[in-house]
Amino acid sequence: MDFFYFENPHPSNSHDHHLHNNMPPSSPEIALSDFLLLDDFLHHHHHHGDSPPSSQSTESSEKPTFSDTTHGFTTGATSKNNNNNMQNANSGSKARLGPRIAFRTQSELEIMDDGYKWRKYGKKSVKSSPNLRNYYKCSSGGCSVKKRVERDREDSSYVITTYEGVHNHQSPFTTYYSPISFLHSDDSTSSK
DNA sequence: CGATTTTGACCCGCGC
DNA sequence: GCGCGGGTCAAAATCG
Repeated sequence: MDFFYFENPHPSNSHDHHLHNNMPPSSPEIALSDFLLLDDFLHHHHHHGDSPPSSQSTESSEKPTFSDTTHGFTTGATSKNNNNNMQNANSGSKARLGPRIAFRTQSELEIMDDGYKWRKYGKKSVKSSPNLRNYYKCSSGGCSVKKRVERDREDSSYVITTYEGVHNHQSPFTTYYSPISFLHSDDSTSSK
């Protein structure tokens, strides 16, 4: 297997069961249980002096040296030829978009908002699992990050979300502020 | 009316 | 080459 497995005890998982109606998630109080990293993007690295995963824990800090030059996704173009164009992986190989990170979360809703806009483009049932697997793609143009959401085949109360690739833009909800902004207090509603 | 979901068809790699 | 399993497309439907 090429994936590392991290276990996050997540000490403060004493969340109540107060079921929140499907209200827009602003800060999902989910108990993140596990964190997997399927990284076949650089799996050809030699295991020379393999060091266990650094303590780099956390979502947005993953900044792999991955250049999205493999844009070849033909943004919406060539919608006519459905022959064998497919998402041509340049160099004719099934090159992966980037690192794959899988999260396992205990949640009833599988539509957890991670701050990005996703467009569902597929739904499949995998073998030997009554659960469906949903395929999402980042809605932003030029950003070809994909996301796969399915329920754990053992515990249907768990949701496994697999991200693939790196966003080439900020999350629309990302409110990054600089100290100077406070001084000016100008409207920060300017998205783009 | 545009963006997104739905859903079956299609495509591709792999094993036989 | 064919069937299977998994991933994606794309037209129609739906949503807001």
